[in-house]
Amino acid sequence: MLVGMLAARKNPKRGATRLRDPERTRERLLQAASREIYRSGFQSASLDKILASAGVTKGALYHHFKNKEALGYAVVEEIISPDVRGTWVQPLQRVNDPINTLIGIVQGLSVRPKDVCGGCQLNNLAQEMSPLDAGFRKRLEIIFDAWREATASVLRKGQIRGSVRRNVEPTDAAGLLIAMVEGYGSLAKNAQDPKVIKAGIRNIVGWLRSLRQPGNRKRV
Amino acid sequence: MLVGMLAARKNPKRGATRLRDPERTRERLLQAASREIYRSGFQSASLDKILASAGVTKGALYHHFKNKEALGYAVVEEIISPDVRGTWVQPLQRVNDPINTLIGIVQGLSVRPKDVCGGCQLNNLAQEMSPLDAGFRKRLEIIFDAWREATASVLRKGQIRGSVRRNVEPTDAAGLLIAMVEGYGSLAKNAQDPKVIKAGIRNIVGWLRSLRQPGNRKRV
DNA sequence: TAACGTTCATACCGGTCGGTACGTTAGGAA
DNA sequence: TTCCTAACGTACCGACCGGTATGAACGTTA
Repeated sequence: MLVGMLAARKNPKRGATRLRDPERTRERLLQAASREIYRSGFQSASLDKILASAGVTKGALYHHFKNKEALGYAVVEEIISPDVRGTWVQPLQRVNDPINTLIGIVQGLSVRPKDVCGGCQLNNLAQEMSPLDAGFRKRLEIIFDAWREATASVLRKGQIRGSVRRNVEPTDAAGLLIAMVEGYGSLAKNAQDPKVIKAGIRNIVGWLRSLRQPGNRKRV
Repeated sequence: MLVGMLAARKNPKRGATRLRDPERTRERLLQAASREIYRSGFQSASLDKILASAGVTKGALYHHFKNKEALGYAVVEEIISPDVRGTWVQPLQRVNDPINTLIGIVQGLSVRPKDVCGGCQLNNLAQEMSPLDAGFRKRLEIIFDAWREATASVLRKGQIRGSVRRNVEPTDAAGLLIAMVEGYGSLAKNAQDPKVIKAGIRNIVGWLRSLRQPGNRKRV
């Protein structure tokens, strides 16, 4: 019984009251803030709207976060960063063919109107806040660096294994790939049209194929 | 004497009073708005700061522009649009070698820290406002379209004249070029470092060279 | 010079902003 | 049960927002 009580204390998610679940409250605030920032940008994101969306009040917000800035930083570190890692970094770990993997990731980018028209969370925040707030800039730079380094690393491996052309500079190529992805994302966001990002994906894939070492076995 | 009076009426810039120069007032408002929007974005741009920067008051602003939105539209049409045309469209009119001309434009992009860290006016506004305001989106799309069409057109001419590879799709290549430029601009803005855009220029130039028809005379 | 429309300046408005002060209650510890 | 702190909810603040009403002064016309 004592064990059961302890378990209930440590993990009160299931059953009984939904009241006083600080982790859940914090998570709801983060998710609501992420949505509102995605829609309106950080500066124009209204705390009142975030609170209404999260279903809590200011007391809860300022209990979990020092201020609006800290809430934004938390969104970067706990929402955006894992998202980029899950999309770009982790799929590049222990792969056989770097080019094919990169092509697969690019082809797997969302072309849903909602995602295309809203743009890339990472790029959105970077464009808005990097010139204005060093705290945002540093946190976002860490994400960009991880993205680029993961890409460059896998290209280097491909060069060693002979599937990637030797005259490709991995860091440059990784940066160019990211620039293409973000650039087409920007164009598609402005056009508010998934066709733009679809054409971009085709062109990026074509460029990725040009990195492949001629004569190497191709699967795609 | 009557002629002199008329001239003084038509063009009162020189001499006498600086008061009551509505064109100048409007232009000062546009320039100040452009600067403030460039720094803070449109939504966060403060009319009071714009007025202080322009050295006029709200009466002048709301005499020349219906509201903040109209001021923003005017910035797009009268500041940003001519800037893009001057940088990208006009240099592409009646050129001999499209690739060399494009390389020249790309290499001529500003690498001054101020410009790099602030980003591209066109892209800044597009990223912020296109999903939120159709009026901004349409006006910005016109600029993007003119940019892409001017680039695609010059590539087509190059294909006819034999200096550009035939298997290049001009519209796709133009879109890819713009995506690269804006993408690297975004990365450099986030990094707040001109080195990023310098590396980007090198990579873009390398890609532009790959569009050249092999065997054609190269001047750069 | 008298009249008049353009071109502003001034004062002020309601609304929203991020942030704070403070009260209240849930829930584990003793 | 008693007590205490974490976890909120409520009420409110000054600052600033975009926008408006009003009037004055300039410059032109008659």
